[in-house]
Amino acid sequence: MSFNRDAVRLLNEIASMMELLGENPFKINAHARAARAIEGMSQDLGAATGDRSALTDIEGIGPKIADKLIELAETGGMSEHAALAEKVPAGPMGLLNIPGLGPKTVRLLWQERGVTDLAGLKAIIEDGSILELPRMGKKAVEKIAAAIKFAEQDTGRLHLGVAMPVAETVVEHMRGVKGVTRVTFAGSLRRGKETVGDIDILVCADDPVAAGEAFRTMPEVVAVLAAGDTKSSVRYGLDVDLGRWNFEGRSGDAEERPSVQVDLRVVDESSWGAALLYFSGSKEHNVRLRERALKQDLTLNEYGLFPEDREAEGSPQSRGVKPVAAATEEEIYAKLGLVFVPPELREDRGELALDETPALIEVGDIKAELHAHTTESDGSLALAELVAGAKERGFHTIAVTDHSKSAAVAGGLTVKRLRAQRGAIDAARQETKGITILHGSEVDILADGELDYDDEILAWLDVVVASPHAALSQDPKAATKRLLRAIENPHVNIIGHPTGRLINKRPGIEPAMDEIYAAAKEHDVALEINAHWLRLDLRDTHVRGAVEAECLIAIDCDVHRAGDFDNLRYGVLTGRRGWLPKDRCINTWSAKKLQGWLAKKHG
DNA sequence: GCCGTTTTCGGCCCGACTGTTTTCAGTCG
Repeated sequence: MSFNRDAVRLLNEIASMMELLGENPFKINAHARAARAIEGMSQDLGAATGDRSALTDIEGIGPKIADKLIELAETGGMSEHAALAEKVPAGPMGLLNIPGLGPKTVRLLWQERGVTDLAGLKAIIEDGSILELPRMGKKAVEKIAAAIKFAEQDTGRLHLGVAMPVAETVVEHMRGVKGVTRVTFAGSLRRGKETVGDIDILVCADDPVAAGEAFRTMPEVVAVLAAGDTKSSVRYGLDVDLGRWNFEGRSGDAEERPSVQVDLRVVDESSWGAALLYFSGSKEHNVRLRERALKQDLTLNEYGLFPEDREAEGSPQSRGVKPVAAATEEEIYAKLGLVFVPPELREDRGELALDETPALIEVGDIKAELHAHTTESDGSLALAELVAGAKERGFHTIAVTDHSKSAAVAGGLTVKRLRAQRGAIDAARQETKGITILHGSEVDILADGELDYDDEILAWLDVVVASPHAALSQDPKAATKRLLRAIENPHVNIIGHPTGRLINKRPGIEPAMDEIYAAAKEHDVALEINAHWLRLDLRDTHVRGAVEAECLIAIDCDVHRAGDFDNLRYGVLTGRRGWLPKDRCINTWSAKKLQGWLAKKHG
């Protein structure tokens, strides 16, 4: 998939460089849109560059960009990118990442004052010469200075599992505010994206001004960025617990505390659906909806779906025009002649072509946890505690899968200890009724694809989760061979966190996923969505590819601590983003069906 | 640069907020 990644990067950079050069915005957008189209694809586009029409068949890719992709495949680069890079230094491009600095401002700084990097920008703020530029007043400069400070903290996009509890806390807070009748979170969080840039909160309130005030004075607010009548933005201080990956080393200093932007919009009850639709995004999905509306002589905004009147001045809601639909998302989709699209699918990846709303997996469908650790390896739960936790959640099956012997730092079990563990599990089976306890292992897939126990042991276990842990920077060919060999082992049931990536921390291996999907289907192996919010591996686009390739999927919490069971929803969201139906996920099967499936590989 | 059950040329989504402005440009989502 490295071709896709390179193509996305180059096209996005072309778009940014054109922006700084002040070129046609539509041309810029076309490149950015093509990049997004490729980003959402589950298959490797490099293989399609031999067939130009296959490229231009992709929506958003026309003849010119197709040629650039072919050039990339043949030469490893794009000449247009190189030509632009001659004109635009890397420095100003980096400045675009600072919130509040857009292309116009960066261009001004660069062309008028020769500012090409953060240091140069700080220097002209320091000596006050930035104030000589047009539209640069004291306040504007203060905002830029604050934005630089934030950029230097580099909190980046926030993990889903960090943002969700914050959003729920804010929603709870707003629910308690007098006059507030409805509250929810929207944005990429509602769509279940693996990381979010900010948190969007939507409320209905009898007194919008008071609601805004209550929002901006929450105790966790460290800065107020905007305070309008219907819209407020704040930075909200975070207490991040990264659990067993707590290598951030952040101190508790309140000033330097990591924070996230939270936006509040106050809307009228009558336009709730339009606002929810609008603020849930994605931006690309919304653009598609508006284009579709225009074709039907309608216009869509956050207040509703209105009859279009090209002659009239001003927005329809300000003229008192009655909307065709506004109160619910469902009626807006219906009036546009579309089926309801679940939020997780709203990414402009073909969801508007659906002719019925797909039945996607839900948290309540999950009946088994098939990947869990105890104090025998690196878990913090004793066997009895793990079993109790699974039972509490209404699961019919819990699999104990401690690490295998090569995972030394994680307390991996020698064969001797693994055999001894069976005794403890048998005892637990005697003591606990109402749940099936499986004895399995999370077996290391070694760098060459060999498994960490021999076949006799693997066959003796009830379930085998095979996962890559070390050698995660090996090249894609070796990584592909490695996973294929594990999939072909006759006793492997699940490939755990197949790429080993940690979101925003390390990329993991990049095997040829199409080959992995095909082999997994052939050998009746499920590919795991590891539900921990730092992993979410398979990622959403991989799930989509695996579902299309008719693979089985497992959603597991990879339980190490009691709270890890609660990560299940993030795994399910990721599955939904991959268009995963319930019956393709082995964790939703009945105990009987699941046991029958496992027994095929474990005599 | 892409796209087309009105179009192969002429369009390309819409509104809030801010700051610097005397009516609007820039940014964001």
